[in-house]
Amino acid sequence: MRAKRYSISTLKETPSEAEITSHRLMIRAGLIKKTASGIYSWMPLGLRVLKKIEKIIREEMDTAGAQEVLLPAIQPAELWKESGRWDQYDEGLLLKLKDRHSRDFCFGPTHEEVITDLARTELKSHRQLPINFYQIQTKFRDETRPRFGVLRAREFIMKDAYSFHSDKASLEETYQLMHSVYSKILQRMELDYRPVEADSGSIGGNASTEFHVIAESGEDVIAFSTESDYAANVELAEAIAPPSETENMLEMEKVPTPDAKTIEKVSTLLEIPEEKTIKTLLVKGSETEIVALVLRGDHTLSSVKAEKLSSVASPLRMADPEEIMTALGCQIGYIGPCNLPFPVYVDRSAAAIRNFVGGANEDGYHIRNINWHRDSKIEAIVDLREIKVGDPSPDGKGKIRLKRGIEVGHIFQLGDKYSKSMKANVLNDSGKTTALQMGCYGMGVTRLAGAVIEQNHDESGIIWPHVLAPFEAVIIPINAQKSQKVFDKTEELYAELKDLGCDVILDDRDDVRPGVKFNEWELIGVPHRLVIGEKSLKKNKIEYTHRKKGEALEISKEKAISLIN
RNA sequence: CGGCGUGUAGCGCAGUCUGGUAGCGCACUUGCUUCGGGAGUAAGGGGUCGGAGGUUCAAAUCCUCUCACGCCGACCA
Repeated sequence: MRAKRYSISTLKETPSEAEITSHRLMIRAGLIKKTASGIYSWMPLGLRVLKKIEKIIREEMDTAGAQEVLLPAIQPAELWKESGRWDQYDEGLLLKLKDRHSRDFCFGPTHEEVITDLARTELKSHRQLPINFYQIQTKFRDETRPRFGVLRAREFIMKDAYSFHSDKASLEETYQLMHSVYSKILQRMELDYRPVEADSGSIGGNASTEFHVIAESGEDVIAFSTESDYAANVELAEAIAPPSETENMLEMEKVPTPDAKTIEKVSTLLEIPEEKTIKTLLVKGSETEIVALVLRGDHTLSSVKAEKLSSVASPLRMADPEEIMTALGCQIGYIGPCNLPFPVYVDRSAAAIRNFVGGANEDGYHIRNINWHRDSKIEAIVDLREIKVGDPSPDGKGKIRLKRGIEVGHIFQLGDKYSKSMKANVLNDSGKTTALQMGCYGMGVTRLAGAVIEQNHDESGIIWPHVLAPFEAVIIPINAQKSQKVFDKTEELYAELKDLGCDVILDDRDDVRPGVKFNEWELIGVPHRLVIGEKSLKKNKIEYTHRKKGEALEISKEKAISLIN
């Protein structure tokens, strides 16, 4: 490739929209251009990176025996109504469309319905199983707040795979295989990543693992053990019950606490630690109007854990202040666990304390020395809170610390969730009709491009891993228009590298000064740079610089070629 | 979805308060000089000032509506 005929459009200034490094660099290097909020066009340089990501994914999926298909981007509403997700899928996220006959369609945010439909017509016998189909497809999720460039875009490219099995053991086997395939893919991209126990969210099902690329800018928080391999999304990480307190129960006492509507203020006013207070959260219930969730004052509710309670309405919604006023006659800030007219679910840690402080269900008052059972009924003791730094790891080894990550992959065991609702059955080995067991495995292709940059950059720009760089090497001649020797040597080297199959670009632009070229290629992040100028040619050398190592070496052409290959 | 903010040349911005010829830097075009780290110089091209309506002799500027984009928030009980 010659730069003279190649679209390179870098920016010196950063467009104001770009908040985080990868977004800024992708725009400045001219990899992407924004077309609308959360919708990007990929320029030639950026597309080269995407293709390389896709290539690695394809190779590993194919090696694992998965078969590539291409499913429609636009999907008929009927399938989504059959699975029940037409109305249920996180409100708004699903982009709904109508055709000219005003029939309902959506732009696929994911493809469980389509593939299950395909499976029920294609798969008839257990002898066709297990089978794993994958595709690389453009998806659309109408995020409320797209941000971070390609890391949370509305339109994005994803690799999704769906496996089908006649029993759970076979599903488990493929799930484990995909676990190792994902690890291999991320290793090949030289990423620092962690597999993380996760919530399966609206897709449904049982076991699920997220693959996170570790990055400060990540939107997810991961809880790690200091001692073991344990890692889980904070939303889900189990908070172990502390030992129950044994102090003697004291008399209950109502105390005035004007204007103390937060745990912090109550704790300061009454001179007690926050660990000796509790907060009572009222949320919408599924069977009752309202359900009370009780946490220790210093703890935070995990909305994912709360939604898992069958008596809590999903998605989680807090009760309105008016509703609370009607039910209890007090404001938010004075709610307590005593004599509540709705079921009370208590977090393990909150259940373990004695003689604690809670709201009096009367404005301006709290109660001291509340004790469970004696003063307040408990529907159940459950794990409701988010895990904190320093908590014991749920596997009993070490303590918890937190890191941020970018979710680039997510694998699930869906079981028969879709096959049951959509009647995807096969005949098993004893001739009986059974619902297909299903697994699904997603990986964000466009998101990976951004995640790689988050982990690989410096002040000058992107530092691509060799396998993903838009070009492996760039040749920059100095003053080739004046020096025939430079010109000849450049062409010779270019031809040789091309013959070796190297993905090389020759920067033959004669209207661009060397300094500009250096800066541009560092911004774009090409790993190997070869500079050819009179100075080093006199010594029969050329100048080689590795993007990451930085220092320039004067070496022979042959040596440079061997460094690149 | 709620709060706040911003829309002026491809990009970054000034001008808006106090109405009166639409500007600056980068980028782009042409010439000359330059050519090892985002050159200098001269001349140029490029705008329905997000859109609609209104006030006014006159609107980028004031008023109303609307659209788009961005940031923050959506577990303070």
